[in-house]
Amino acid sequence: MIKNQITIKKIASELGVSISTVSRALKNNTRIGLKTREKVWEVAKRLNYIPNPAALFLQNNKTYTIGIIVPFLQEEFFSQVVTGIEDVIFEEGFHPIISQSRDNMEREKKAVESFLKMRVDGVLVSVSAETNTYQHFKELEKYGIPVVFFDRVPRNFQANKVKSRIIDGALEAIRFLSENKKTRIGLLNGPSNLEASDERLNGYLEGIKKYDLKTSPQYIKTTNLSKEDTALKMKEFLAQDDIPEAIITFNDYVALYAMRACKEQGVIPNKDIQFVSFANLPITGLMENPPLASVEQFPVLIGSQSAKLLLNCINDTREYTEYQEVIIKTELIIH
Amino acid sequence: MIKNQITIKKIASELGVSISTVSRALKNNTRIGLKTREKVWEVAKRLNYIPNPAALFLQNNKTYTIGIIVPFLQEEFFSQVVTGIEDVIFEEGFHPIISQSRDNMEREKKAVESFLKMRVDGVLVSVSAETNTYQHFKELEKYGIPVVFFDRVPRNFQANKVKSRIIDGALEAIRFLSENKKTRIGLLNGPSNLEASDERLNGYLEGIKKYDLKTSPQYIKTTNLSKEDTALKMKEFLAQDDIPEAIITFNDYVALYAMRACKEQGVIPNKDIQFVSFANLPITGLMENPPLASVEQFPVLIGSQSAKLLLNCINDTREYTEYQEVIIKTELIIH
DNA sequence: CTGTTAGCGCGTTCAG
DNA sequence: CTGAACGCGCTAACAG
Repeated sequence: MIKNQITIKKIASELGVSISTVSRALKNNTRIGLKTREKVWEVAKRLNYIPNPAALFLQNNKTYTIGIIVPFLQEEFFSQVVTGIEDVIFEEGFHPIISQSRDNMEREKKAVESFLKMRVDGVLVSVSAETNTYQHFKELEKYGIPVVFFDRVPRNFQANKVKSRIIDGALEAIRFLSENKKTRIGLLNGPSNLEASDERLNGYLEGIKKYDLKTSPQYIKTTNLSKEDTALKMKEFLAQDDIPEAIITFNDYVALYAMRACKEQGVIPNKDIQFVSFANLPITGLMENPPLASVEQFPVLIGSQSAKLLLNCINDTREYTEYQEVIIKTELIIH
Repeated sequence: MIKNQITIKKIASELGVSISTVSRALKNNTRIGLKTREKVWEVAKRLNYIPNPAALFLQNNKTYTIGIIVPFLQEEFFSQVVTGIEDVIFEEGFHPIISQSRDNMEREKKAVESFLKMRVDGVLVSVSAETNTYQHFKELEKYGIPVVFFDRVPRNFQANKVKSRIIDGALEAIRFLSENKKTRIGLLNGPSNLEASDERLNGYLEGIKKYDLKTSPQYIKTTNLSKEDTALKMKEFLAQDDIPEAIITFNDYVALYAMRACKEQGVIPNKDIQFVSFANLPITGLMENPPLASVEQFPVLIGSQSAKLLLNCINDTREYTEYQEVIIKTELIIH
């Protein structure tokens, strides 16, 4: 376990040349004679020279690290987004540092703090279901660290955002259910601090109008996305006098939790009540009885687009830039 | 977006003291007068001073980053291991850098290379299903970077390893099936480069003997863990003259893929053929018809133990240390 | 074509 | 009790 730091200094002394000659030779600076360059390279290869990134960081003020915050890595949606991010930033020589907020704002703040200490070059974040203040992200910008929100983007907060064309998805979902002769369609939505919830609601309401259906406050509920709360809200649906024939859920997990709650009450999902959800996660493909349809959100694409936007911000040398908003297509997939 | 680097130099000039006074004051060095210390802290707070990690890296040769390689983040098993790792290293001020090999050795090598460039302080890895040479990991050790393998640990390769007590799990699985009056039990195992496959096989064979059952080469097959290969091998099982009544699979995913292949052939899983698997992933809890039982491997614990072992290696100043092996309990969970 | 020097931010001698 | 000076590894401006 001997840390044998190979530095350009060692290479220089090995060859009896100066440090800067080595430095330049390794950058293939044409000012250095070809023979010298070749000799330097030869020694560097032989000694397995790897430049010390810390020295570079110190000069450029760039760490080539990107902080990523997701609620749960365990949710396929987020791990797929991370895959998309990884693909893009790896190519550019950046490294991802991942933190899970576990839908807890305090953890999210701690992650931000640690990114600050780490001096990451940028941050990608899908906010926790709890997050209702955004001061911690403002803090990052104060230090010149750009932030891009994806999927779970905050409401009423100016920022770079990458999100799905949820409204279209919701419209498609309603069209599908309406063609299935369902008229009483409910919405089991996410928490109201998320723009994503707003848009599901707007799409839902637009769809109701467009396909000439009726709705009522009893048809619309929100969950904090936890298993427990989702089951609770589903049971509220079932306890009502006016039970929807179909329910559109915030995402596949909410659908699965709700469907399980149905079974517990002797209600058969997708027969007594039809479910359509968002996300179209691969695991649902391994299920016997997944939601009838789900709005594909192309998470890998969300990840890669977010990463590209962030890298643009990082490389942008202008002092002030407009916040960007990127919208990713959606597509209703019928199972 | 003005990068306003606050350094101890700025604090020093603000207060009209020297740089080293600030440096010492911030470390609460008692050699500095209490009043001075307080003033320094006050200014540091006000200016939101955060020490530049690069400067520290440069001196200590420590980046406080840990490289993690997993096959797929999307598999709940691995994302849970990552959670366990995160919990431990975060407390110690380390940051995780995650790479996915996607069961491809080339990608794994690239990840190692990038960790080398990054000068991570240690590496945690679950090898790809393809990996059959370990030179790239040796490389890390050459640079004094300790490596800990978890779950998918290599065979015939001396290293730090954290793995499950698979044999016990396999024995329990056989006991369970044997109590279910199954006598013809098959094994759909993982690739032979993994110790984990060996152990499943050994446990299986031990169980067969212990519970006085019979087996045959026709009862044992291996998959490279992909959906396609798994389906193929399952269909081979079904095409045989001697079809097992029950099958123990390498993990839950293999079970789910195999069960789907069964359905395609009109064979009803868990009725015509019973399935027992390893991992006991949470998603199976959302399934209608999961494997009948699964060996819980406590992935979060695997993660935290691996991280602890790695941190020990990192903090160990001795030049030569023995490789450690940690075994994590298992428990058959009946669904 | 190559060497010398300063400096990135910080901790740590060594002086005072 | 405090300051000046050096060095970590490297690049870049400045000399020759």
